Amino acid sequence: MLLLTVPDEFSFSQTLAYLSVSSAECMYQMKDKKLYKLLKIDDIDLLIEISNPTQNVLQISFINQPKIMNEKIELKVTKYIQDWFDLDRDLVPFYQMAAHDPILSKIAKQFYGLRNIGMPSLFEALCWAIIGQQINLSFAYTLKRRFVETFGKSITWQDQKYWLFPTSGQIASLSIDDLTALKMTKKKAEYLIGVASLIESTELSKSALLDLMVQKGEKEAEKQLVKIRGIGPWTANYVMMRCLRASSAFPIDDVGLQNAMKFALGLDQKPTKDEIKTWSINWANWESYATFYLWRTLY
DNA sequence: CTCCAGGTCCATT
DNA sequence: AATGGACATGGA
Repeated sequence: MLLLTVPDEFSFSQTLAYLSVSSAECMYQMKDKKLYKLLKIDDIDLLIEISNPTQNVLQISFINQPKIMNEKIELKVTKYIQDWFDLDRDLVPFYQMAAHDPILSKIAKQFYGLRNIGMPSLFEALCWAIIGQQINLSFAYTLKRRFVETFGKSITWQDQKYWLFPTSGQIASLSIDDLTALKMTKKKAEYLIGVASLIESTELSKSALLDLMVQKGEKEAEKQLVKIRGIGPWTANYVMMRCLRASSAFPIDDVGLQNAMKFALGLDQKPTKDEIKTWSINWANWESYATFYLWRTLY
């Protein structure tokens, strides 16, 4: 068992509410206000249970391997949770900005304590973004589930299956037909295998992208990502938001963002790109949080 | 039946 | 540089 102190501006109930929206999600389970997820740490399959026993504390229990814990594993699990829930970020400036923003003021209060729930694995984030390109979300979840259940690995604990996302090595070795069999487009199949191969060859890595962001800024990381076939501006910014934690990542082409702004502003039609740029001027350096909160209003 | 989904690539102007 | 079609499927 492991206890993790969390900031005041964090709400576990908001986190659970967000995570339960995607009912078709296959990478975690929820029961009795506890969250369950299978992690692979140092080649060990660890099923963790996350609960919120008291204010400002998360409790992490190791369910399937209670005896294997050691400090090294504990530290890695802690890092994972901090990354997943974006716990290291100071949200005070975001809420200060949002309080004066015509679009964000209401939803910042409504979802107070919600953090940008991430995808610590670069490969998983890229796959999820590519799978979700141009199709409705429910179909995207269907495709993701097929992808995971066909090529991923699982353990069973008390009659419930817990999945690990397929590795880049597994996907890099597939043929196009293996993936089109799941009913995704041929191009998506090519993109997924291509990205998997780049990660396998270490030409593409999360650490290198994070370094690039520190050294040369977030725009440079976006440029690198967009060079890759299958990654356009939307996918690059989506992955920078959910995985690289780039505060100014802004998937401005996103139809969900457009719809959320349409509803928030009571418009008759979706705002244009230029209108979105104008409305988002105040969000500078918090675009990713603004987007995340706006998406949250859609369901 | 038609239109649109958490877009991107590619061919054509 | 800008524009339009193709793409797989499913829900409204």
